[in-house]
Amino acid sequence: MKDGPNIAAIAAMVGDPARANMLTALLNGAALTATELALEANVTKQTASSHLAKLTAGGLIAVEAQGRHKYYRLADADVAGLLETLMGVAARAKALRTRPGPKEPAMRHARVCYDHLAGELGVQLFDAFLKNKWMLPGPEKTYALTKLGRIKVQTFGVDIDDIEKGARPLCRSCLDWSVRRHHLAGALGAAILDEIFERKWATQRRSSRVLEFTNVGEAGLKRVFAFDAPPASP
Amino acid sequence: MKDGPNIAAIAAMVGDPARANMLTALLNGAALTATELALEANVTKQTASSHLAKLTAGGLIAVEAQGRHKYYRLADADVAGLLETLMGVAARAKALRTRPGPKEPAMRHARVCYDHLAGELGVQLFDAFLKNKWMLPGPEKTYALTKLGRIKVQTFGVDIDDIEKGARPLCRSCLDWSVRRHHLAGALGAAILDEIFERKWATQRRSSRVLEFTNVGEAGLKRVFAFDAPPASP
DNA sequence: CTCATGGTTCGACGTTAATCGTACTATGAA
DNA sequence: TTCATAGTACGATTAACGTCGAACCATGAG
Repeated sequence: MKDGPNIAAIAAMVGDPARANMLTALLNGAALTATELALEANVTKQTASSHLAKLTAGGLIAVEAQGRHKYYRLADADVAGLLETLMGVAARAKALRTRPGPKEPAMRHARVCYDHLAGELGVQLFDAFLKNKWMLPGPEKTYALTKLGRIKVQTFGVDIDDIEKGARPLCRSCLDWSVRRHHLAGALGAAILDEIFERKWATQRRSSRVLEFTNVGEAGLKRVFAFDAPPASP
Repeated sequence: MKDGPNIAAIAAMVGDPARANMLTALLNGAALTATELALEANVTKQTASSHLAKLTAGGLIAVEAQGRHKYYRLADADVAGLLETLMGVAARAKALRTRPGPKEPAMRHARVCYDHLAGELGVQLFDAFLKNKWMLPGPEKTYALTKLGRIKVQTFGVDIDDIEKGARPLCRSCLDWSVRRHHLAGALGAAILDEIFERKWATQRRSSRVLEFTNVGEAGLKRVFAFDAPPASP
């Protein structure tokens, strides 16, 4: 019974609706203050404070004090991955009870996962990178950027030399709970989403993970990364 | 707050210690009866019955009646993956509280994950398949078996044509919570473990996930799959 | 300094849910 | 048929925990 780490403890953390709401709210990657999280979970500040204390003690979230604010964020990408995995199981396991709400289509089309693009567009972006041989599979869930890929993202506006310095893997796959396929994560995935915001191709719906792409934005993304192109044949 | 599938519900399922124990017990892939699971969780039959009803209703486990027994097993490989992911997070998040027990080293070295080999040996096996180009990365977490790989596993004793008929993906990666790298899952991973048992290279420690390899068994595994070979260069 | 605001602590309330004892049904063996 | 065993149903008890009101610290603005 005590064979491994006690998964019950951390599962119980996510098991409370209020805390689950907070965690999913943090999935967009942005750090939020305690009151913002309280609003997100529909509880008062007091209860939110208690929940946040437990989550930090449990190692699921990290906190950074700035002035009189406290910014909370997910502890690391692993926790984000856990949440997405949970969504994957929940989406299928309780499919009977969870009928797709009105916002669901937009959610499936494009949303933020932690700090990168997810949903149909995210999956198509990931496929495009593979199809055009801009990256090649590596160990674990990582991928190696090819020379072609390097040029591609540089011309798109990503300062690849800069983000490459960090310890975070450049290209990484992340399972998409809605489409149940992989999308592009890692430092590059984050940088591309940054550039999308920079170009005002999309905006994030308030206190939601839904991404609202403009017409030119979506068309631009598909054009730049050649979503509909046939496989490269070098 | 109601943006996606309700992850809180299923997280809460795993959040109860008794249920978590049952689920981890089922991780070895074998189907267990209700009383066995009750023992595993240190509860009476009555409570176990209640828990099992909830887990089946939640879609986490599946049940099959055989005579006056009811055999429970994990609903699918996704649930197994979720549990391993949970262990991965728990192992690091609560590293301070979970000091490695005496059984831990054996657990890290070789154990059963659902129905395939995990631990250090499992990771080395996975690496060997990649290094020797026996399989190549495919979509999602799947991998495609190459011709070389096909011959290799056939000579090892796996009836590849037979297991290929099933809907289950042949090669799949599964995150290892102890080593924090990938090991080989999927139908092939299960078949290889079967063959290992068949050859009596290893036995499963009673009511545990630990695999006890014999000396010849471990040596044989490393020899057959060329754990220490340099990368293939065709 | 004074005041407003973000966040925490404490205590009490109420709901939930895990647990088990007892009683019951169903399957299989003798 | 009779008995033993696997599993379930129901009800009562108990413990845990989420929740909020009120009071309390800390930071920053005027």
